[in-house]
Amino acid sequence: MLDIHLRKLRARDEISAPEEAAIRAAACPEIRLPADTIAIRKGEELAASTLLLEGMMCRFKDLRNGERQITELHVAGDFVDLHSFSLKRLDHSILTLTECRIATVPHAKLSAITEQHPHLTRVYWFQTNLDAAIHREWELSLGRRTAIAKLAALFCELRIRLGIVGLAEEAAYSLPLTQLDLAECLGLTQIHVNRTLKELRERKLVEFRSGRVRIADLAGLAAVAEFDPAYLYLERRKR
Amino acid sequence: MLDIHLRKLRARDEISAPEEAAIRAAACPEIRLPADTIAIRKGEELAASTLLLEGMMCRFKDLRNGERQITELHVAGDFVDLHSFSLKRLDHSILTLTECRIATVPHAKLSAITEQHPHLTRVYWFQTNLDAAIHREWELSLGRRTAIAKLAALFCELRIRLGIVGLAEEAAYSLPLTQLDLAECLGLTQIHVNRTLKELRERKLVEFRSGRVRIADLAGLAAVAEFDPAYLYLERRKR
DNA sequence: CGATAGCTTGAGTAGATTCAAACAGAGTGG
DNA sequence: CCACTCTGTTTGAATCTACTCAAGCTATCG
Repeated sequence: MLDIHLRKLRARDEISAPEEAAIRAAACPEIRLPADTIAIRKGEELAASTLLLEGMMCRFKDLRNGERQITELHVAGDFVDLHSFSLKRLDHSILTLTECRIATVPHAKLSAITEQHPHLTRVYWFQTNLDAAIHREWELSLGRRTAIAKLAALFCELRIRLGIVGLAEEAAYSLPLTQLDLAECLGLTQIHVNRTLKELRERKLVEFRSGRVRIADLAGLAAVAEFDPAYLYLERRKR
Repeated sequence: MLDIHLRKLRARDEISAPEEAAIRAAACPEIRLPADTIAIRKGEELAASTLLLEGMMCRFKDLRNGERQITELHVAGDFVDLHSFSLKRLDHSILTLTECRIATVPHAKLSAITEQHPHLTRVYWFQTNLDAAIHREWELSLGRRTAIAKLAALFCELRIRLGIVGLAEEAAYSLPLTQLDLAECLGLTQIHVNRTLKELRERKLVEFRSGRVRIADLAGLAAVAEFDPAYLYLERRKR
């Protein structure tokens, strides 16, 4: 059931039938993980990468006082640690935010894929570069955007990323995060996220309640965020 | 004169003589760029990647009000836009901070290298993943570190990155940036950087004046930063 | 020697935090 | 079924970190 991962790849690249077969053959059977579980611990040696098929996960780093910074959110279809294929161990941990369905892909099989399918190598290299591009946009948010723009930008990003894999409508999607999760993405406190969500609601831009985002004014939201989706590299790529 | 780039690669990987020859053969003659020049403009189609041989450059994104976020600093030896090989256009611009010496490497030649030297493909994929790891550490700084810890962490990071290519002593190195440049790296204002540098000086941790960093108390500085170099993946890698 | 870029310091302000308390909803056990 | 707990949300008040505005200083350069 890697369909959702293939959907993500095919949003930007052509994937041939033999390539699809190679990917499907490489994946181990699915596993379920409960919410709030550390799936991958910082520093441990890894011999497989993890594909997220359902649910949400995040990469995070933390400080000794317990403050946590989420560096990227992962949605269904994402390879949450494709970079571990190259890095062998991670500089951060990976946590489930909801109950998740995952499949692992042994690095040995990824090696074989990259040897036999040079185009897939480029596709996966691109995917890790896409993660880096998302990190950069988050650096812009964390360093320069105001609280309201941070939230607006995140809601815009997730609308597109979830839309790519068919998990968002035009102006609404399910987002099973707490206000604390959002705060840890945006470098804010939960309390300030709460107040800022209230402002977004009152300005009739977007509503976030009980795990659902309803965008009331998409253009207005994008304007507050100064959202430019170029960093998500949505155009289809030549083979 | 790609020696410094090879030094950077060899800090973590073995590069064979034929691989070295392939890299050297791929590079175009050197060019000089004056300080404060946009070397690569966001969004433009790129057909070559740029190697920084001397000087400092940065990747940055900005908002309409002119506020700028530097997302990564580049030192000599870095491929400043290796990711453009895969992305084709960048989501950010690249700026020289000092006068720079660069060499470009056409994407066509990088393609040939990746086809003929699978090990180099892994090396360069790793290098783009290293950039992403630096982005993540900066997200932690931007989102959660205090001003003094942000500066401390940056000084620790650069000490190591410059040291790898022989441009740092044990506790001092040249860093030709203004306080405004630092502010744009750290999500602060120049004025607050100034006050925070003063505090670092008074606490006898580090001194930054006239483009030079002198670390008075490395352990103390690393402690303030909670600096853990794991994200720089310094251990040597198996072939 | 004036112009300019960069650094330094002071005073007042603002955006976000901390601390505190109360409320809502879901799940649990007696 | 209701009391209880736990997690998550909401609001107020006081505080603080970092920002803005303003001004003066220093060094360099043509």
